[in-house]
Amino acid sequence: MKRKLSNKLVDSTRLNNNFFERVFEVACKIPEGRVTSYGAIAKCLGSVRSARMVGWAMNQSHFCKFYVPAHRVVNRNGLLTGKHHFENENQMQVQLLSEGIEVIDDKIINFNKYFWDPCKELI
DNA sequence: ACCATGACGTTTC
DNA sequence: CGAAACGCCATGG
Repeated sequence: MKRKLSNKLVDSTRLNNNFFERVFEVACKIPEGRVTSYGAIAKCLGSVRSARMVGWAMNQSHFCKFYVPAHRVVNRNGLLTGKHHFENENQMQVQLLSEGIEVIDDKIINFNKYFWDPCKELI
């Protein structure tokens, strides 16, 4: 993400900074072996309809100072739609598998069982 | 400044 | 019940 904000973007900055940082913050709190969805995070942050931005935030999460477990965030169907954005396509699946999550055909089996709702469980 | 494009999700048809 | 439309909003051309 462009931390350096041009004068014009001040408007979107307000939301941008807060939103992105909070997304990272929440994502970091996802327990090992659990997963959540973009929409759930967006909902948790108050902007229910900004799931897309959560995805965008994840896209930029590689530039974040601290580590963000982006592989634990999938779409609402438990599909690993973001795997192409990792260095290695298999990395996402491999990491999930190593945490005990079953993944077949880029899809998480028993998604509900592993689902972690930020709102409910984050307090 | 306008248009297209997303790691999405809900609603409508 | 599947497909399409639409809302969202940062970014790049």
